[in-house]
Amino acid sequence: MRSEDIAKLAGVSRSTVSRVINNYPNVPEETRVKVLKVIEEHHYEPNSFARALAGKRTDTIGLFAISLSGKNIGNRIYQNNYFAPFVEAVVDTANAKGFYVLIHTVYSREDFQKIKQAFMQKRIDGGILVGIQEDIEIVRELSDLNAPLVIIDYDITEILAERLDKGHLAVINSKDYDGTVAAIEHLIALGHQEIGIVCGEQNTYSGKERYTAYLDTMRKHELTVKDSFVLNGHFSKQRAATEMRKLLASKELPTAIFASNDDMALSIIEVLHEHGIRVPEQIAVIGFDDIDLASRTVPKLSSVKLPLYEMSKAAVQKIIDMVGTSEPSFSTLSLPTELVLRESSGSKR
Amino acid sequence: MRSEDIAKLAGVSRSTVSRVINNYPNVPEETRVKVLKVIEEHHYEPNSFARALAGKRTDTIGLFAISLSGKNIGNRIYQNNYFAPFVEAVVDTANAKGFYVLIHTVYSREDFQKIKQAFMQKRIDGGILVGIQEDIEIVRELSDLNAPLVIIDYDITEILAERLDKGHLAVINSKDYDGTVAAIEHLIALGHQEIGIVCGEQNTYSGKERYTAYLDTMRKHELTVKDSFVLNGHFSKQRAATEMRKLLASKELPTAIFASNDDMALSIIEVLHEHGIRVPEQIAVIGFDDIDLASRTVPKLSSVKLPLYEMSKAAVQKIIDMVGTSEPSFSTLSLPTELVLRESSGSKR
DNA sequence: CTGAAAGCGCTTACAG
DNA sequence: CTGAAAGCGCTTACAG
Repeated sequence: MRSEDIAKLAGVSRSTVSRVINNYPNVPEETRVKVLKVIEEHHYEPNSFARALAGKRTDTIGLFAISLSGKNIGNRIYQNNYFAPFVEAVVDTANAKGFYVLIHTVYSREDFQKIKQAFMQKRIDGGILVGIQEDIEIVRELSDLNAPLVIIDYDITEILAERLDKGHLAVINSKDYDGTVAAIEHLIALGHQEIGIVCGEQNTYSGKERYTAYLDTMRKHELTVKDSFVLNGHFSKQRAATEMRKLLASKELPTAIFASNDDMALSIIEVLHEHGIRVPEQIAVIGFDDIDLASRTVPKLSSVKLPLYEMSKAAVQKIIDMVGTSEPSFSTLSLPTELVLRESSGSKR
Repeated sequence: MRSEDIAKLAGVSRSTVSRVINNYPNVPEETRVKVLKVIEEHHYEPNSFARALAGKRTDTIGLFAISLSGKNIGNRIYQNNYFAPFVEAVVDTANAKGFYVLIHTVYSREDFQKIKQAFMQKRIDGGILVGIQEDIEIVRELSDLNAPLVIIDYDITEILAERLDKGHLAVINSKDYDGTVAAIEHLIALGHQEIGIVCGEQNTYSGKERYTAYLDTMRKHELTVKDSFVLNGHFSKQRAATEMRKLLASKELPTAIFASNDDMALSIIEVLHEHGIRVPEQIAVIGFDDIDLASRTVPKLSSVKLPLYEMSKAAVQKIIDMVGTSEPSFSTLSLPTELVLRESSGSKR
């Protein structure tokens, strides 16, 4: 069934059918009703490719989940407690607004070609990038495509420095700095002085921010940061566990540890338990992200809540806004985090 | 950049460019190389919509995650430990084979229109349905579209009875019956006689199979099934917890419980612990699905492993096979499960 | 208000 | 082996 068939049945031309479908104002109510009736009766759906080819939107948003460090086989992306809720929220929001979501995973630098392809083949109206590491080359390439692009978790200063702010670009972050400060200051308020950190990927905006905030806060309160208390966990459970075991082998231990994500926090708590060290009595722990699991572990994990849902929602909205206008624009949004206290951080000592 | 531009630069016609792109045999090596060179140089990507419109495939697979019972707001689908790995595996497999994945979530019966639309608008070459409840009407509607369709977890006898087996349809299941039998018989071998079950959604193939297998196995071993030991958990943590609390309020308790999924198993273990009942010493528990979390809880959960990855892989492969041929076909695949013993099931009593 | 026609960027019989 | 042309199913200036 094509628009031509509908036209014949309704006794009008294809032009008019098209006008009705696209809600053109200059169609008399009577004609509109007549045409709509035929469309309904025959369950007609305009061919999306023909529409797109004729210049209409595709009503599809690309969602690109990037996981360059995850080389392991099998459940790679979604085993990560960060991506899954993201994907869900984006799909939900986009669906609710009448958009489809085209998903593609990026495991290697070559895979970025797939993103470019999706744009160049005009498959999508715009794209959302999540999980990207600092790599201004790629951002430049993608933004040069001049299609609506939203990047989650990226350093804006870098984009400004490179003058990439004149395409259809938006960056959406969370206030990880503030969240980390809140976590560290809470530990300090509880009386902790020897506070360690398990860092995330340092070529990641959130990884850097969380580390910097830790450093700044310690300095502000005139607490010394022991080198041995700074563990490189790379946002990975395994690496965090390994580092923690190394630390345990040495003499000195901190009295509190801030982990740059919950996966690592949970992982080091496990290691601590293996060694008979009680959390929070002997070592207090605070994580970051506030994943689902955080409230169901023993002890329940204190964590800084990432506004994942709000971020995804904002990302979709941004794409849609940008699709709607041809004006180039660069915008930025930074959503607040929140310290959620449970058991692992303990109380006043 | 269009094929016409490439043609000019290469000194050939659009026809030839197209032949090169589509790997037609009747192009001399020399011409092929010449054209490919120009394509490379200019990073030319054929417009996917024009190709599709001219009759080519879209190279896109639809993935529809159905969650009719999940009325709760927020993280609905991916909070469920069943969908997330599925989505990942499908995206991974499809991507690896050069296909994009178009995702859409279905929360209501009306949302099924979106699936039909995706097909009718020719957005996808074929679709995969996961999470569907028994609803032959919808299966009929979808299979009437006559596009490649793979359904995960569905009762084949129903499809055969309705003669829906002549379209481009495939059903992929796991051997839940066998898996459940193995779990129950293991408990029996450990000496349990009073075995309860927490059922899943009964309008779901896997929900029914797991329940039936439990019943059959108990009967086979001449063990009585107490009505009060059959809890309706509907695959939901909350409902399972509520039912478990009710059971605890009564006098009699089983010595072992089989839960139709891990979420419910974990949930009832929590409730048991709240009431000071030790698992597995006082009540042994076995779950189903073998989710990621199963190996990280206290006690570690024994569970029947669902071959999620293999199932998704098979689903994608089926779609691709069906896209490749115009012959109608109906096929079925049932992949084996595996009983994974950890701590919660206990040992010989 | 509305239709005929051109155009979107491909593919593929058809003819040579 | 290869090009000119028709066709895929829409949209949208253009003309009336």
